[in-house]
Amino acid sequence: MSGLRARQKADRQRRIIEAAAELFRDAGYEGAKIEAIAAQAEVSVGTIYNYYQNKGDILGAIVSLEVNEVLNAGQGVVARPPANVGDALDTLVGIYIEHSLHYLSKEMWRQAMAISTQLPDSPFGQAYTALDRALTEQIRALIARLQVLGLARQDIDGAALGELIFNNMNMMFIEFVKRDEARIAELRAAIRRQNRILVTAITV
Amino acid sequence: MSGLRARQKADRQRRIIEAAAELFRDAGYEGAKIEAIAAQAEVSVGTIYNYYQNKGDILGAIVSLEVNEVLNAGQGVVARPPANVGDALDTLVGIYIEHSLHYLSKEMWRQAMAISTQLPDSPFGQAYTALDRALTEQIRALIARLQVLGLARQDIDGAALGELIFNNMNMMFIEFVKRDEARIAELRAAIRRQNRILVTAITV
DNA sequence: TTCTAAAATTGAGTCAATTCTGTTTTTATG
DNA sequence: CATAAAAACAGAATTGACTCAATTTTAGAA
Repeated sequence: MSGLRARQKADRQRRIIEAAAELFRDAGYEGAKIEAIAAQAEVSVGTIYNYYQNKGDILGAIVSLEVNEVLNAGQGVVARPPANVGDALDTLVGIYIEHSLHYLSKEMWRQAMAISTQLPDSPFGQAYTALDRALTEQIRALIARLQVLGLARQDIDGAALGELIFNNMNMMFIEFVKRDEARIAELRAAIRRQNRILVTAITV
Repeated sequence: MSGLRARQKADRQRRIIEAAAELFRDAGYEGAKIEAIAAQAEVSVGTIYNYYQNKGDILGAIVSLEVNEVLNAGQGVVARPPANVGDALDTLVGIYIEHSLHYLSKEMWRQAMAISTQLPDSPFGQAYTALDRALTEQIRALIARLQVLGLARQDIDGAALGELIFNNMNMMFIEFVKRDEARIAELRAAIRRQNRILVTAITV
């Protein structure tokens, strides 16, 4: 089936993303001009806007790739969690945070987050919200798993707890990317300290 | 001392803020063109940029007014908190949330939040971070007060707890302003449910 | 009052994202 | 293998935030 048109389309899309990823990293989000991305991808400006509604959506496509990888990595922890609540949470949080700067610079994260609040109804805005929800759900799944394993109390409101942990972590991550000098180790330590309150409350 | 120059300056600044507030509300942030704000304030475009570094800083000035009012209102709760942890938290959170849409529309909040992550080092970016910290500190102060009153356990990490509560509330508020159809009552109920986990853990 | 330096204002000009319109390429049909 | 409709492309034109050099206004000294 896959006719010429479809192949060319996929190829152009890939070239745009690759060009954008490279330029975003090298020149920063603002510094990466659409004309430059178009030139590097060997398409015209108009074509880029045929594929993406706006500059933010291009970044959005890159962010989605990253977060989906993170979600994937998280699956492993949920399947075989460490044998106590504290370590289990710390391990999952660790995976999220350590992965986060793999492909994306802090500046790219800042832009992505900004766009997702600025334009919540754009394709990327909606995708970003969905990703947040998926992460929340994964934390909730970990808690449910710990309950099944008899490591966490049964009478805990798992949904509310998952939201609480994700929201706190996410907000800490936002503050983290806002300060270029902030270090991953400190971020993790701060979140561990905050989660300790919860761990005490829910450990059997 | 207040000479002619200082008075004119204050007057122009006030006119710019008033014009911007009106146009932001009526036309939305994007819809409010700098030229229009300038015309309405009876100054030139260049003058606006003499007072504010960029469009976001104008919105920032308006947001700061609002948040400072909220902080002020919060003081009362900290001084005389309801007689149990759950109600105390709920009351403080309630004040923050109920006030929030007094002067600012959801769209204005979205823009303000976006700008504060996008440009964390701009005057407004820094001011916004400071406001967040002040709110966190106020929650922490409430917890300390409850501890003094013998309503909350002494062995709780107050700083970490304050951050946890604020971060969760703030994230919930962000999601709230991202969805135009979201209702205040539901937001408060969701936060109450999340906080319940903590309330159980820290009530004496 | 008059003059000068500093401070502030002005608005035309610049730059880059996004839109728009005409052209080219691909596909499907006879 | 023509050919017309549909899809995609190109790049010039538009738009709006922000800059900057020239001009105006104010404060204070002589």
